[in-house]
Amino acid sequence: MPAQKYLPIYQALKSRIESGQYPVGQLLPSENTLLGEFGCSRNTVRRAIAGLVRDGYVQTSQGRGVCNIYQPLEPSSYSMGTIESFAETSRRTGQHSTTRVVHFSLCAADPALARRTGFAPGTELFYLQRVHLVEGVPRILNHSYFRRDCMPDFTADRAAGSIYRYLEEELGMTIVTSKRTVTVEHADELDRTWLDLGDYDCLAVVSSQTYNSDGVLFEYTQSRHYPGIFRFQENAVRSHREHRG
Amino acid sequence: MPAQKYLPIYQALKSRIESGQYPVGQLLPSENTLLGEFGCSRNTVRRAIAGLVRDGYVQTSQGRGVCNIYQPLEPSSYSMGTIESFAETSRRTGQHSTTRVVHFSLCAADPALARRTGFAPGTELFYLQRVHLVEGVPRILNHSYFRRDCMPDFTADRAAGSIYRYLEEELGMTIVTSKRTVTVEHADELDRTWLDLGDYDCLAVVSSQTYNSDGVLFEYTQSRHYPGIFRFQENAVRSHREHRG
DNA sequence: GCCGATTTGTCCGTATGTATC
DNA sequence: CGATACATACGGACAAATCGG
Repeated sequence: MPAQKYLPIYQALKSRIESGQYPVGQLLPSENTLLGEFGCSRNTVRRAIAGLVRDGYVQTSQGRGVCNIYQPLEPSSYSMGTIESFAETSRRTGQHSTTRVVHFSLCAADPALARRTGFAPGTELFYLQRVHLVEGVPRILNHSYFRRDCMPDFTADRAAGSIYRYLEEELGMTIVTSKRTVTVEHADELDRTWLDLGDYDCLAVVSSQTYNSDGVLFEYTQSRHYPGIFRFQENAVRSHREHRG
Repeated sequence: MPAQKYLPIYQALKSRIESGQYPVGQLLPSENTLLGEFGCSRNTVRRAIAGLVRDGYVQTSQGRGVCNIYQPLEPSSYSMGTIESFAETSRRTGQHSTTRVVHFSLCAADPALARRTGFAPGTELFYLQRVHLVEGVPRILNHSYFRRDCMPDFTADRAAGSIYRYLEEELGMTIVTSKRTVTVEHADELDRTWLDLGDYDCLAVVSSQTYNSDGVLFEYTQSRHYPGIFRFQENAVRSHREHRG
């Protein structure tokens, strides 16, 4: 129980902004004011604010203050800067979701697969295909590869539930970093088999490499999304200094 | 000239990682070692490392150290967490690019446009359509709206060059935050007029709202990309604590 | 299992620089 | 110019996680 001090401050400010307690387009109370209110050091207030900047709630400018730039976003959006499982996203958006495993096998990474996924050639991998249904409609086809040596007693049954829950709660694994790429690709035979694409002939494809706390790449997943409901959000900050690095 | 101390440290570590001086999958020297080498405080080393974490070069774990997870990425990729203009991206990837302005007008935000863009209804806006060509091939169709009152003497001629350069260097405006959404949409008549979509009937669409240092939304741009060369990258970190906020 | 050394995470207080008003 | 506000940097202290003996 670290009982971190900046977290409740971050959450308090966040909910004040969401509830309109701080007017949009105007400045929040200064850091000095806030540290008085929350009874903490200036560093701690600044950490809380840094989180709000990252989330796109506020932006800071030296000499002026911290400006509220909050705008409520589309609720149906997929991942935004955080690592979220499909189940977590569904819970957040309040939609009913199920998962169906349509393929499960064991393979080794040949050179082509290794180059595509980032695993070393020869690595033994579980390969699964899963279909995610939102409100009963098949929307996402996942191709996932997991390192076998990270999850010795993994089975097809477990794949039907939340794999992240299994990894984190049962195996005690900690998931840290995920590198993602979004592209758009033509639908292939498999996509048309499992998804109802309507009049789309393309999909939104999110490829992600996930690392555990040992720094080993243990998962590569390619998520092929029905375009109509796909939405990927991000906040970016312009850092003048680091550009010409 | 602030002569920030953490920046050269960040850059030094970054180039060491890129050049393979630190082995991939292994730990970097500890913070205590690095602060001795660079002659700075622990906080300063930690800021440099935080930048590397954000960029997906390393990940940290308490009690272990800082692990190198660098993998060289596809060079042809579009923006990743930073705000980069089209010209800057082209320069980075070493590709020749040009821009053509195909529409320029002045309008006011009607309710529908206001809802879509985030501007207040009635706001006077410049509306431009620009086609970006990479190596001579039209690849991106941009629909941009700029607040008129932020750039009084803006003209169609200026739009052909780098608008960001004009805003930052000539007007002294500072661009801070950009909120982006990636979606996939059907191609419309205009897309087919200006872009050669080949056998694609969809586009990758990046919608972005950009704020200046006063906290005012001054630009809304919808970039419609030819799918074949579109690539959007991001690094995400799983933050256990902030999930249940 | 325990203990101690190492390493990162959090927090505090202070000082100084720099931009804004 | 002075007052205010955020940005950067330093030093110290303790907590929490990891690892080896």
